[in-house]
Amino acid sequence: MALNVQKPALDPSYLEKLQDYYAEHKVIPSYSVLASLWGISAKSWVSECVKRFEEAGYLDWTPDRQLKPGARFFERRLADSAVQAGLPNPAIADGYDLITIDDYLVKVPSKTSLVRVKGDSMIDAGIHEGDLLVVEQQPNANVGDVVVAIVNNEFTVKYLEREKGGFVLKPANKAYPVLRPKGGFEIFGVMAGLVRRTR
Amino acid sequence: MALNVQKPALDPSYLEKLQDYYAEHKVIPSYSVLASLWGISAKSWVSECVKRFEEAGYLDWTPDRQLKPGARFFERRLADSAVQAGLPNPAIADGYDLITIDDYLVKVPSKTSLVRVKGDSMIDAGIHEGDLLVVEQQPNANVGDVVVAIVNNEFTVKYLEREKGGFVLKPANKAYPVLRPKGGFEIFGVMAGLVRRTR
DNA sequence: GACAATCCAGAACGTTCGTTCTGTAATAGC
DNA sequence: GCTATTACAGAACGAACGTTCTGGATTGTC
Repeated sequence: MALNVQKPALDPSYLEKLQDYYAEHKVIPSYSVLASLWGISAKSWVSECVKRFEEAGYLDWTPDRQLKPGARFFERRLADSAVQAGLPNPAIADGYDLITIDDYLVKVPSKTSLVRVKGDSMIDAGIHEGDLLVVEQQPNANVGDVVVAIVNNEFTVKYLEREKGGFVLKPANKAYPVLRPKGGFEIFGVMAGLVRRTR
Repeated sequence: MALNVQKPALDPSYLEKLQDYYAEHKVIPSYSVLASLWGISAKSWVSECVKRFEEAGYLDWTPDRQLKPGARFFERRLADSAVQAGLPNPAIADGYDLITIDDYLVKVPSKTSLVRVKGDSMIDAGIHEGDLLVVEQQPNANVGDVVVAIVNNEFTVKYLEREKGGFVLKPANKAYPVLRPKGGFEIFGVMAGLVRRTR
């Protein structure tokens, strides 16, 4: 009898099928559904497989003992620019990181909005027309922040800068003027990130 | 007896609490856990609330009758630049859209990698150092695509361009030369999007 | 002040859950 | 050829599940 039993790895397709199911339904199914998903007809074996995935970090439990995705469940390969040999097959590298892009960008879901960028007034800040700006809603900001302000009942994305004791909105494009709205302006939120889709 | 009974809306904090729970555990809890989450002590009332959320599109069921997030569960306010009056309180606007940022960017999870951008050779394309490039892995690409190529066992992000019957890698920054690696190069994948975090 | 609707508590009930135990076919090692 | 190990199948079991029903407290309407 060995003391430290190393459980063998499982059919990797099991994990992929689970991830596909999760991608579709956003939920971990019950053991009986897992059984049919994996082509198994014994819940006892499902239980065993779940234990192995749990040990591998792909599954986990809530405090109420409900099965949930583990830390590695959402991992996407994060490839670094400086990768060594063996790179053509990146599956070897274990440079895993990151969970969901959502989690990466959104800290407080209830205060986070997405704003579609119009125009190229912030092009020098790498903010292009059509980009989705991740905005944390808050009524104030620091000088130098990229803010989403409300001017003439429209959203506008600019740098917040100080000028003669007041605040102005400065574009990142020499072709545009600095905005000094009479009557001031309201800050909708601060840029927390951006998302661009190119396909 | 009315024919079309319009169920009254629920305490919105119920939905927020559920979303918070889901953000932490990535799973919809059972009715008894929901009860304690909402400060309710009757599963019957939880059942009623779930039905209302279901009718409102915030919850749904899997084919196996398991509770799962509905279409509107993940919605984030997508604010358009050209918004009309009443904007200071964007909760009024029903300009809902979009589900997860992940879903927005990632079409084929198993073929999608994230590459951290190094250097500023693509700055004129709005691709900055530190950005996360969403890459769909594939061995070929079209001219004009932003590709992630493997040169000297390192990732490099460039435009794919044609030149004298061959392919070259062109930066988006006049300070950098066009790359014509002897022995050619390998394409790791094509840019599908990018993610930048600024906080 | 009567009535209906809403919000919630509590209990009953049949179903489904995940665990555990026993058993078996296939493969591998010596 | 014997023995271990692995990969499943099948059944049994108590606990937990979600549904449904009854009922009470509160609020608003006329």
